[in-house]
Amino acid sequence: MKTASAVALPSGLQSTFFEGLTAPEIKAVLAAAKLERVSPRQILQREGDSATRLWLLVTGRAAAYRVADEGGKLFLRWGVPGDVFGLATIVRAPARYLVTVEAVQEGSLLAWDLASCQALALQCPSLSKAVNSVVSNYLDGLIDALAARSFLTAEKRLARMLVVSARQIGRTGREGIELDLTNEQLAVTANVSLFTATRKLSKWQDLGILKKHRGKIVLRSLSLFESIGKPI
Amino acid sequence: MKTASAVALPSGLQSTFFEGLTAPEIKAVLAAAKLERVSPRQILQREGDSATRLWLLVTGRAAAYRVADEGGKLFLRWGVPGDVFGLATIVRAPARYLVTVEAVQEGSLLAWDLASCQALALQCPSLSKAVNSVVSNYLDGLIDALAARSFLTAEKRLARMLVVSARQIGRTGREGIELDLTNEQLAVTANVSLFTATRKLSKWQDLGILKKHRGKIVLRSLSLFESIGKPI
DNA sequence: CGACTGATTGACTGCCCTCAAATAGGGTGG
DNA sequence: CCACCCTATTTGAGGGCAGTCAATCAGTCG
Repeated sequence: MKTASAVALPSGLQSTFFEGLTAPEIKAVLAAAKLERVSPRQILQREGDSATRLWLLVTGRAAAYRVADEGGKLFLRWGVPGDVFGLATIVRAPARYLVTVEAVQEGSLLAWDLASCQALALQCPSLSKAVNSVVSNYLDGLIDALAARSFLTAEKRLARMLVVSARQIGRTGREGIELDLTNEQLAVTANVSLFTATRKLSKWQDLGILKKHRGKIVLRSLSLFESIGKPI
Repeated sequence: MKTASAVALPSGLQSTFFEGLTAPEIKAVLAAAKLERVSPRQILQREGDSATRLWLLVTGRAAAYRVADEGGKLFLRWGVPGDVFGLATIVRAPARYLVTVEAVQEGSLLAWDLASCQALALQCPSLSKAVNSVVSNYLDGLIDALAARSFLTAEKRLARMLVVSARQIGRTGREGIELDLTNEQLAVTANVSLFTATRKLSKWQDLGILKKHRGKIVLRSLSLFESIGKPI
C-alpha cells in the first residue's frame, strides 16, 4: 500500500465533490489524502464493516452492490473516476458501510481516514454540503432504479441501463459510443438474466442500432436508446 | 392552517429524530415549529417542488411515493408518528423534494420553515447528525426494498411487507397484531397485483395464520411471516 | 494449437399479471 | 328497520414475459 499523500488533484480528474470548495480548501483536503493502487476483484469496502474511511476513485472502475442473504449480488451502481464512497464514515460518526464496493479494473483511489475526515469536516463546512449532495444523488438514483424495476419491461430496463452506463463509462469512438461491458455485466446492472440480455442485444444488432464485440458494446446513437427506455 | 407554535413535544410521541439532542435543544427546536392538522388525501409535499420546509408527523399516517412517468405510483414507505420528511430542505440548501408524501389518515404534523431550519442547524450541530442518520436509514431501507424486488417472489415480498408494516403501523390486539390495511394498500406496498395479494392472504387465512376483515388484517404471530419472507 | 471465457440459440416452464364477473361488508337515507 | 349504494374482496380462466437449462459456437491469450 502506497502512503504518499496527494498534493495535487491528478490531472484531468474533476469531481463534483470538490465543486463547492475554494482552491486552498481543496489543497488542504488533498494534503490529508493517501493515494492507493487497486487491482481488479479487490474489495474496497465491505458492507457491515465499520466505516473508517472515505475515498474517491481516481482511475479505474468499481462496482457497488449489496450481497443478498442467499449470496446473490444486487448491483447498485458503477463507481467511476471522481465518485466518492464510504460516505457513512463522515455522515454519522460510528457507522457501518451500507454497501460493498469492488474494483473491476486496475486503478487508483484517494483515501481519508476517520481522523482526517472529522478534522476536515470541522475545517471546511462546505465539505459536509458536498457529502450531503452526493448522498442525495445516490438516493435519487436508487429511487429511479426501483421505479425502473417496478414499471419497466426487461427490454426497457436494458435500454435504460445502456444509457446510464454510457454516461458513466462510455467513450466516444469512431463508430459511436463505446462501452466496455460484457453481456453478463450489463445483465446484472439491468437486473435481467444473461440470456435475455444476449437476445435483446442481438436483436438490436440486427436492427443496426448497435454493434457488439467481445466485452464491448458500441451504440450508434444514445437518443435511440433513450426513447426505447422510456415508458409507454 | 394553524400557526400556533408547539412548546412541548406532544405526549406519548417519541422520535429518534430527537435522540441526540439535549432537553434545552429540544425545547428550542419545538419552539420554532408550527403545528398543523392534515386530512386524508392531502398532499404534504410534492416531488419536484422546491424544498421549503422540514416536518415531522405527530399523529396519523402518510404514504411516501414517487409518481412514475406514466402516472403509476411507486410506493416507498409509510410515514408514522415520529417520522421526519422534507429532509432535502436542510440537507442541501436550494433543493427540491425527492418524493411525494400524502396523508392517508386524519392527523397532525410539526413543520419548520426554511429560515428556522437553517437557524436551528447552526444553533445545534447534533441536529445535522440526526438528519444524516434519518437519511442513512432511508437509504438502507431503499436498498432492502430493491433487493426484495429483485430476489424475492411475490409471496415472500408480501410476507416481508406484512412484517415491515406490522412494525410500523401494527397494534397489538386480542387476537394478534392488527394492521389497518386494505388488500389494495398491501398490494401496492409489496409491489404485487391486487389479485395475487388477495390470493395469498386467503391462502394464509385458510392456513389459520392470519385473519382478515374489511380493511384490516390480524396476524397471529410475526415470526411466522418473518420466516416466510426469508429467502431460500 | 489447446484452453478458457464469453456469446448464442432453442425449447421449455412457470410465476404472476390481466380481465371479467360475482359476492359481501358497512354505512346512509328514507 | 330496510333498501340501496359504494367500495372492498373473491375466484376463475387465460396468456405473456422472462427466467432456467442444455448444448454449441466464437474470440483471445498463452
